[in-house]
This record gives sequence, structure tokens and C-alpha cells, in this order.
Amino acid sequence: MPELPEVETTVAGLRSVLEGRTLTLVEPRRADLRVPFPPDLRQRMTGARVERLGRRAKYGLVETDRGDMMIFHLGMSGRWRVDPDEIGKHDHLVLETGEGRRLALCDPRRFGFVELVRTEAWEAYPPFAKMGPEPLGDIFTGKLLHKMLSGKATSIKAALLDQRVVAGLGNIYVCEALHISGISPRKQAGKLTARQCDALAAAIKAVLLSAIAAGGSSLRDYARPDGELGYFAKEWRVYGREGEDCPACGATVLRRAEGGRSTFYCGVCQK
DNA sequence: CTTGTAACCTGTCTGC
DNA sequence: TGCAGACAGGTTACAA
Repeated sequence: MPELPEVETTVAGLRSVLEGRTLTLVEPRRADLRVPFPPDLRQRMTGARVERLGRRAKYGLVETDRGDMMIFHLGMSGRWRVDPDEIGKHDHLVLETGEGRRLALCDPRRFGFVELVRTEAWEAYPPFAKMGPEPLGDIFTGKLLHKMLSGKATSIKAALLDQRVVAGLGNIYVCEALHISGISPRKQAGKLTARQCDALAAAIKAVLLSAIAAGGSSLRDYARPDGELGYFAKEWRVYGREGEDCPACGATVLRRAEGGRSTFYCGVCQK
């Protein structure tokens, strides 16, 4: 469940293996994931030195000394395996460094993808062009959120999942942030008060920082690149806790399916 | 333009 | 044990 904290954790793990290292092997194992691998990925990346790793929203960024940036998205089930014993059928891209370290991008559902852009033009990469602010950045405040939401007829939950409003949130952390700030997921986005937006922005930052500190959330098929599991799942207040007691008021945590996606919330303390 | 739904693909879990 | 059905982190094409 790669949302922002899991991608941040992943990038930190990759950094220790890749940064400053030369790629001696870059091998796609099939033609495509959600979209085709760039046809020249192997040729442009092999022999390149990795200068820097970064993250934008849920995307991982790998900059090389050739002016290229490899962008990866983990989709729903993607993860990087570090020094795997063997390459399995879901390992769709394999990298090796001059030190003999090996990385495999494993993605059973294949909703992830890899792109290659010129570093100087990375912000023009279409998914980034209209993307909203990073929630952990200084420019993301309750005031800005209030402005972004004004006039929106959709629910606050749908608005927070819209990457043009704020970039990097997914189903888990939206559910968690709404619970922390006591706001109903069904509340009309444009009707939130300035005060509620302040509380919501603060809750978003707090939950993301806690999750990053815990190494991300551990889900069925997610692990950090080094194989360690993230611990944040133990700290979920409502997500995945249908039928349990609300940690704030003791009422029963509810789940409702909307658009093929589950929302977890407390009907008593989220208004 | 905005908003909601279906589809992409595979694995896992639940209930009969 | 088998098997059908529900469900899972995201994104986007398309319909309304």
C-alpha cells in the first residue's frame, strides 16, 4: 500500500544501496507493467552513476549523472526487494550495482510503472504538471487547503484523494486524518470551515510523519526494501478496524463501500 | 469544467 | 478440500 509514507520509506532504503553507485545491469523482465517500460531504459541506465534519490507524492525519483531521471510508481502492490536470493515471476525490473548489490522491482498486480525523463524537465512529466502541494511542505497549510476546497461539491474524502488538491495521500491516510480531525468523510469539501481545515492539515502532517517514523504501514504484500516490515499498521485508529471500538469515543468503527473503495470512520465523533 | 464509476491484474481470505 | 465471491495500497478513461 504504497502511499506517501511507504514511498518515502522505500526511497530511503534504496538510497543506501544506490546513491553514488554505478548501475552495472538494468534488466526489464517483461515488456510492460501498467504502461510499457521505456524501450531505451536499459541502454540509458546501464553504466550510469546514481546521483540522487527523491520522492514526489507517491513517485520515486532516481537521478543519474547522464541527466536522466528514472521515475517509478509502486501502484497497489509494488515494492523493491533488496538482494533477493532469486528472481521470482513478479520481479519485473532488476538492477545491479558495481558493488554486487541487486534490486528487484516486484509488483504482482502490475499497477505500477517506470518512466524515464530528462532531469531538467522532470516537473513537466504529465502526472506532476497539475499535481497539488506536498502535504509535508511548508506551503501546505490549513489556509491553503481551505482555498483549494472552496466551491467543491464532492466529499472531503474524495477531495483529499484527488492528487491535484494535495499530493501523496491514499485511502488509509485519508481515513486516518479525517478521524484525527473529527471530520466526517461524507462532509461536503467546500463546506469545511477555516478552523476545520487547520485541524485537518495538521492531522495530515501528523499522521504522515508518524507513519514515516514507524517505517510505513505493513500490509499484506508490502515490506520495506530491506525486508523489515513497517509498524504503522498497528497504529491505525480506524482503517481496517470495522467493528472495533473508536479510540476517541468508544463507539463502533464503521465501514462503507463507495466507488469500490472502503471508508472507515466513526459515526459518532466524526461530524 | 466537475464528479462518479468501471477497469486494469493478481493474490488472499472467507464462507459455503 | 474445492470453489465462488469479496476485497486490497492507485490511477485514469470515460460517461453523465
